[in-house]
Amino acid sequence: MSYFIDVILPLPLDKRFTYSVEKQEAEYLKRGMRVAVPFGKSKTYTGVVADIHQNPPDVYEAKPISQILDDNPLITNYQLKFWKWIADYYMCTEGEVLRAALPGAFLLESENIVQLLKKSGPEEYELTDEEYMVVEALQRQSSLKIKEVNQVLEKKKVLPVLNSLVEKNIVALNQEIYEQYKPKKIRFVRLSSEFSGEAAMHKLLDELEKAPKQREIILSFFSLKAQSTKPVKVKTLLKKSNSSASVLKSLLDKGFLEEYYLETDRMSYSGNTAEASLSFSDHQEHALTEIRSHFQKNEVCLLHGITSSGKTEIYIRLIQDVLEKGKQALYLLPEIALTTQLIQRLQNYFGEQVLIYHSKYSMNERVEVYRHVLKEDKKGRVVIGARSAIFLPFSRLGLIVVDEEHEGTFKQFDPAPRYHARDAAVVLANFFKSNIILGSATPSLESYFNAKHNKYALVELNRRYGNVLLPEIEIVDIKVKHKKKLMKGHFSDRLLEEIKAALKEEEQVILFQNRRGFSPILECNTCGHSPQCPNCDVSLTFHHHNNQLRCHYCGYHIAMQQKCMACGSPDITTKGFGTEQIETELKSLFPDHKTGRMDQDTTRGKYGYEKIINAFEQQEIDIMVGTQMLTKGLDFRHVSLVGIMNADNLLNFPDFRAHERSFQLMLQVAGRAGRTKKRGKVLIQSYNPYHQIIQQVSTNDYSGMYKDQLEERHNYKYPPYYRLIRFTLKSRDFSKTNDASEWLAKSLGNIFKENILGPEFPPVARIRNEYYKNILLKIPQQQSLGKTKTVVHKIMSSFRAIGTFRSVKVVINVDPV
DNA sequence: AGCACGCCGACT
DNA sequence: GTCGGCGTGCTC
Repeated sequence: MSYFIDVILPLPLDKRFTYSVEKQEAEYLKRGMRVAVPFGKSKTYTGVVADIHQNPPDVYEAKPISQILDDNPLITNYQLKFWKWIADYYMCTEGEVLRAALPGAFLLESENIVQLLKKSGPEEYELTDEEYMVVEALQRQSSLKIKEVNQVLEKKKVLPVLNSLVEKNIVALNQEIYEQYKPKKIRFVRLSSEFSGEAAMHKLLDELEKAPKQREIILSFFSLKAQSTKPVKVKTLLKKSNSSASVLKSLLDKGFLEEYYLETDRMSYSGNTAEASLSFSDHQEHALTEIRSHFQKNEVCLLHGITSSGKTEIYIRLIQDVLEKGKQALYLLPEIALTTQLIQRLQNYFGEQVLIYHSKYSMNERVEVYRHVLKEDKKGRVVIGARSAIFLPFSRLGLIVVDEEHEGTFKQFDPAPRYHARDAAVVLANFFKSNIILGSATPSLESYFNAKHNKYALVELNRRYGNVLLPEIEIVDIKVKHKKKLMKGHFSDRLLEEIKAALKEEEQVILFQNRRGFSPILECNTCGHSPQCPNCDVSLTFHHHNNQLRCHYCGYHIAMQQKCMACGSPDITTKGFGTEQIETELKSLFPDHKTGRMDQDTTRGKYGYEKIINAFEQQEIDIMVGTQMLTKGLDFRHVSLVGIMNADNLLNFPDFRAHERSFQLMLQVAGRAGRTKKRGKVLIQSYNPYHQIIQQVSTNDYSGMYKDQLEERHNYKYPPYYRLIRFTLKSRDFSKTNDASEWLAKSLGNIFKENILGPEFPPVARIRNEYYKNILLKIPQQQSLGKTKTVVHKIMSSFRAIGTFRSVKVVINVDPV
């Protein structure tokens, strides 16, 4: 009887692949273990065992696997089930999910290496010049990588040469597999066993009489030993004894001390756990009771709590609940890098049980978190993570918290799987029968709709903690201000007055400027020309700090022009405004105060955010200018004024969610003002002060916004009434993109009729020299999702069968945001 | 995706 | 005459 396994490979191929295994291997293997398998002519991939069976494939001969890589399953059955769900729902392959779900270090890489079979020189064979060169190189170096052969032969195509050498039985091609994860090791020292007794110890010290430095180290070692039973780190020992590594080395050489290594965690929390009790208001207590009772009934809970209403404390209590039951908790955040404050708070409560997981962490760090969660260690009972944390190998998940539930960044855009972590988390919670709470001050229409239609339970928290008043919101009509010449640059007289007042009270100011589409571009006053990116259909934006013109899409940049590139006129100006320009204006308006800027340019690097946030917290910065980043869960005590520089560019975004987003964004920014006793102030500058959304923001009218927007969504057939699938076609050939999208839209239209929109060019129709076109499929509520996707798959396979369309890439995005 | 195979243009 | 362009098809 022969044995087979079905393997998921980390490739965008819509199949599992069947390999043959030996009986013993079949008995040893379990679902979720990794195997290294040969794939194609010359590569080895890491795959995951999805099934073990005895059904030989009938149209091909299964290859044997190369290697088993795990002793125990690395992927749980829950995960395999979850991957399948993601792949089906978001219309991608299991392989793509696998890629996203496992830290890269688990996917070993193989590279073909060339080795000589016998120890013989090139002169012993009849060889071509190229073969001779390879064999000669192998004499010097026992093995060569393909890339190195490329260098030896100074050309790209080396496989024919190598194949002929393999045929002549001179060399062999082998794969070398690298385990990329390296545990971090720490160096410790201990006393050699011969010196363990009291007498031996004195003898040792006597022997070192003439080596005071070395003696010092030994004495320090004893004193460290006396303080605690923990092993002694080399680093601490050297610090304590104030000696150098060379002195220690002589002790090691003499055999008095021995060194040894222990593996350690890259992330260890060393702060102390403040078991401080949470102070809770009646409203919070009430909300908590409500949530718990919904949880009893296994309902998804939406917590609608205005800013500073104390949602975090509620989450902490809920996490405590599940920890007491010995279960795991997952806390999802839209962007982890921005939330050091929250992480600190959770660590203060749960200490080293808290682990953090997101893509900015190094591969090795992520491997460690993954392993802790898999082993159900105490560390990692509480995981704070960005969207990819839903893929961790939980086994006893008791609670998922999705904080800032409305954030679009929960949706992965590129590459596939294009999943929404909030929605996927609801499914995941359902697998585990675990509780899940979605929280936001400004819930997404979808979630609120679900709550209003009894799909989710709704808990409202509309009192700020300590009854701090909501900030006072004032709208400034900058059209009028312009007419009356009351604008200084982008600042109205009202905004300037308020900034002055706040600074006088030694309070801080936040100015919000949405960057998207409003970075300064160069424009010629004579002919109106503005420099364009050669690769994308966008204007280049001006960056002051390095005097460059840059493309936001492809990174193309040129030096700032002194004359118009079209007509040669030197009369050119910058139009539009970004954070950089606001900051420049601020500096001249308030030369005596420190200004800071927070955007993608200033927050590069792992600790970029933290540096700026800390500086602001320590009041080293008086006025902070920033983009969306400022809105994310930051709690600054001394901010009394928030200015929104221009509300209109948010509202005019060409997207059906633009209004909802603007509302959320403005309220979130407004929430940064006055988080302590004093009432904060928010100034919104707009050309369109009577815009419905701006009015609703000023009165904090979520339900008004919800009602209006819902009506629009209903009228124009958008979510939550309709589901969407967006097809994006792209290729380097303009007419091919057009033809292909016409064909696809027509085929889809044959089935889905008026529920197909497009094809249409997106706002930026060319990026990196690829032309883009979109088609939108709207799915009414009563239409079956499964059937719809089957039809889509069918149409896509006919599409791909058309030769001329093969160079057109199609990206399918389910529930685009 | 990656890679080989295969068929056409520009160079030693 | 070869190298290398990318269209096509396949991978257990």
